[in-house]
Amino acid sequence: MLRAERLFQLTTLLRNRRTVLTAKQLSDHLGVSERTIYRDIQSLSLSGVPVEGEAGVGYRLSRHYQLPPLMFDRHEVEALLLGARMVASWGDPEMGRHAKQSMQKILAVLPDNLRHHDENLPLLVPQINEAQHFYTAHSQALRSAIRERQRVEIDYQREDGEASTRTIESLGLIFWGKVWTLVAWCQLRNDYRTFRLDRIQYLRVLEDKFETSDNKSLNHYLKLMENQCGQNTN
Amino acid sequence: MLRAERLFQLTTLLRNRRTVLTAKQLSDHLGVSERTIYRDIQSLSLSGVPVEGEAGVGYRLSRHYQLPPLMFDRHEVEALLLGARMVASWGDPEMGRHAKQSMQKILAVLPDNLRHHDENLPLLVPQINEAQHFYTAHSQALRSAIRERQRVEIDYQREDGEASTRTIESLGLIFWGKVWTLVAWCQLRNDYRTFRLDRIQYLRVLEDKFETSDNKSLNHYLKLMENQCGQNTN
DNA sequence: GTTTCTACTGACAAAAGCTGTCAGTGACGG
DNA sequence: CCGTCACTGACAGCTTTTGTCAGTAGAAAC
Repeated sequence: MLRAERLFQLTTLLRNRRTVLTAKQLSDHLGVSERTIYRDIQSLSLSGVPVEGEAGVGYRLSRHYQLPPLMFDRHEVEALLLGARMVASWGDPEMGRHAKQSMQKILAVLPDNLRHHDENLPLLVPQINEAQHFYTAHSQALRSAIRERQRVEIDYQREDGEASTRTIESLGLIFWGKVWTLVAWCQLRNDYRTFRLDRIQYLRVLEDKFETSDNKSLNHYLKLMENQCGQNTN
Repeated sequence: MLRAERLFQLTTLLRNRRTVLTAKQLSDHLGVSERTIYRDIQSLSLSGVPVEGEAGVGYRLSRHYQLPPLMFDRHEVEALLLGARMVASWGDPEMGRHAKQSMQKILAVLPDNLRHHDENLPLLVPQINEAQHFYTAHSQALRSAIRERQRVEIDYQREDGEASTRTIESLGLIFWGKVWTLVAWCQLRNDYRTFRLDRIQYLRVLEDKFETSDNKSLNHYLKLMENQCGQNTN
């Protein structure tokens, strides 16, 4: 049921965004032509779904539109399970616990024919604890510091052995497959710097708070990186 | 959207009933053949709608369908989002699409204060497509072969350059952070063998099916590995 | 035991629907 | 005026869906 699935995806996409989405964005996202998006929008409207659109602006869906209850097909359940296993193995332990908890909640409401996919999923992510705690060193403290916007003091040792102590403003964490890096504003250099978590020798969260701005934020850093490399980081 | 409308009507009809409805009753009500009703019921079931049915009795919708939306807290939403990003970046493209779709569904039913976490989550997983398609080579075909229990013919090149052609029985895929390996029963060696996906030069799924047994299955392989290493693979 | 009935599945040809491409329209801005 | 953009209509080709019919399995009746 390809088209019906897509219509449902359209409603969730349009409902999830604060800002509008253009037909071009929707067609890119869903892998169909813009003409098909126009048809889909019309179909939804004819079916009573309150899609709002303005020429030259884009579409959105009223936040008050009630979606049907949550359903996942087999593919989606497998993807969610694989994601939870990846987080459990390659995220920090707290993150892993939350991933497992959320999966238990999802499994609990699945119909019987999907419920036992966890036990039988042939997509494994081994937990080799020593290796993985090495790569997620300090992750939990840093996630909290990012959220609370607290400055952090670190002792860092570069690959070549050179050590430094810095006070930084943590903005985000990036997973590169095994290795995590921290994106931060470094007061020592007065610029963005990235630090591999496994090379942070010591870390202390300070009481001191920081502010972000248009020119000092994770999004700003990502725009700079995209301009340099043209790569997609989400 | 005749069929999509009808599927929606089916869920509505089945949900509002205390008693079951037969395929004949449903076909009369919706003006289609019974064969079409059987197909619709199967489609709904495959999409994760919990339709229950008994031979000679009829259909109804599981009480699960009427449960309140799942409730996730902020930590769980973040863990799910990180998992989806990891799958999108380090799983194969199809798996990534399913991860994103399932996340949109979850986000759509969240309260407003949690819905926009996707846009703001400071935990990133870059998509560097060339690298990641390298590591997930043949993943989609292999997932299908595992599920359908179809033998596969591969040309494999080891790290030292030695090449071989084998017919194998694919049992599972393992993610080691960047690298994926295939666990298979190798007919050439009459034993389990693992193969890095990025070293499979060529792969063809055969029509030929295989059986698993207590002594030839992913679970058996994992028990052997645990006895050797004592590590936790889930 | 056999026969009949019912619910369901697979296969097939025909019908219906869907898709992307392309031309055209209207609104807007320069 | 021209160019751009969002959208609509038309069309050929492709994909999906449909109803019919034969077959299967299980249960009930004889």
